[in-house]
Amino acid sequence: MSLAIEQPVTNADRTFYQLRKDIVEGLIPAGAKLSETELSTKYAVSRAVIREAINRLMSCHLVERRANVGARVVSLTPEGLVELYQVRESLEGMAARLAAKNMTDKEIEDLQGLLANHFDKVKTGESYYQEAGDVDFHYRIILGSKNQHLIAVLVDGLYHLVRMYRVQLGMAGPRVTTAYDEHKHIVQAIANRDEELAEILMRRHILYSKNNIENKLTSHPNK
Amino acid sequence: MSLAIEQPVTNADRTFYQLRKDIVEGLIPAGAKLSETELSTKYAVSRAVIREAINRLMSCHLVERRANVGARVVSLTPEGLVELYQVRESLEGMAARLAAKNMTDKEIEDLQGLLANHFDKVKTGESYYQEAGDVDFHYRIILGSKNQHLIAVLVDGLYHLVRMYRVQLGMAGPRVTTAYDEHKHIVQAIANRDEELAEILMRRHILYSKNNIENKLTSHPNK
DNA sequence: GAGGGCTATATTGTCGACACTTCATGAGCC
DNA sequence: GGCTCATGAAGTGTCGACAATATAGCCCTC
Repeated sequence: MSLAIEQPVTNADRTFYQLRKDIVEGLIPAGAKLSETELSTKYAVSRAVIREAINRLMSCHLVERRANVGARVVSLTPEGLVELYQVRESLEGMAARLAAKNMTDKEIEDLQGLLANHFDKVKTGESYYQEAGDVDFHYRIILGSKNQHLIAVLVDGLYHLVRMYRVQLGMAGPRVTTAYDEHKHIVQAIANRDEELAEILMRRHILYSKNNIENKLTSHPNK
Repeated sequence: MSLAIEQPVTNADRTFYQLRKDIVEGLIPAGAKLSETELSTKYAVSRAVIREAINRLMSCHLVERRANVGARVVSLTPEGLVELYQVRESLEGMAARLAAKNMTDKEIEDLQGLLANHFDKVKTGESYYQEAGDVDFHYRIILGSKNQHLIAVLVDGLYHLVRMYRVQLGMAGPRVTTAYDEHKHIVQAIANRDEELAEILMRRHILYSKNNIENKLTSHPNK
């Protein structure tokens, strides 16, 4: 899934990645309480390790903690998803702008290759696209911004939350072909080094996604 | 300084706030190593508390850590400051847009009062403005967005870094009166519920600040 | 029967000690 | 003389135990 291989070196790392995976994929349900003692037996590590992992999960906004009470997995709400997409619209718009300025010609070429690859898969009907391909596409543009703060906030901070929403609300659906066209135009703008247009198109792309998801949520209020 | 009173409840809280203050204000210099044992004696708490504090400082991007080696205070670079302002431009622009949509009439009124108050102080020559007043102004608009993710990223994450740069590079200087005018126009746009304009003006405002700071840094390469 | 206060228990916060990794110092060898 | 490898110390990672705090249940009062 992730291109930048996060290599766990310490036990706390491993536990953190495992816990994050379990939360994002819903194995530990949204809103569930995270008991330190319970988790320490389950994952066979000391409570100190669990505490460090939970602290890191708090940085990702995946869990919330109240002092002397404990930590809970965040609960997913339609409003929270909307807010998340508003932040994405803003940050990824800037990422696209900076990518148009800072990506190397080689990187842009690779990005175009990725897109062509996606196109083949979309045509042959494999719409696994949304989950892996879309993430990959956005991921590369974020890295292409070459802005360390931007990268940190999005990749370490918000993207796992986005994935959590996608997995748990089952957003692997449509918008594949239309999203493909939008991606294509964004890459074109970046290749033309048109910063302004790249930002506008990316913002619009995410705004469309948001609206699409909002419609699905309001028409199927199954939560 | 901060309006939302962060009330420390646990020892780790206190230590975290203290350490953050010492780092932001340069008492612990940029790039310095944070020895856990040393800090635990200095602040008279156990290493576990220090470790938790350091973990939280990592979330704010105020310190960096390498496994089995240790944590260091981040070092300030002109490039880092530029990147920070790019993120601010993007996020606070969105904050202004959302504030124009979501702030209550009462909150907007208060904001206008704050501005008038600032105007008096600027006129009488107290240009303590930049440090406290400017932070306060931006802070209210961020809160006015009513977007929890946005608020968390900016207030908990980036603002202390911005303050660190300002304090340590000595940015209490000019741009007072012009910044005041820009603030005034932003508030006007928010009061008119003009989301588009509020965002544009805020982005431009931060862009100007960035350019101003860049000029100062390049003309006085005193680092 | 309802409300308030107290006790008991479970969970978190904090601590000091031990295990492991890293880096520097210096001995030995080519 | 320079390089490699062992050795040691300093510092981080991890652990189990103790202290402090919140919650639940019970008793008492009204």
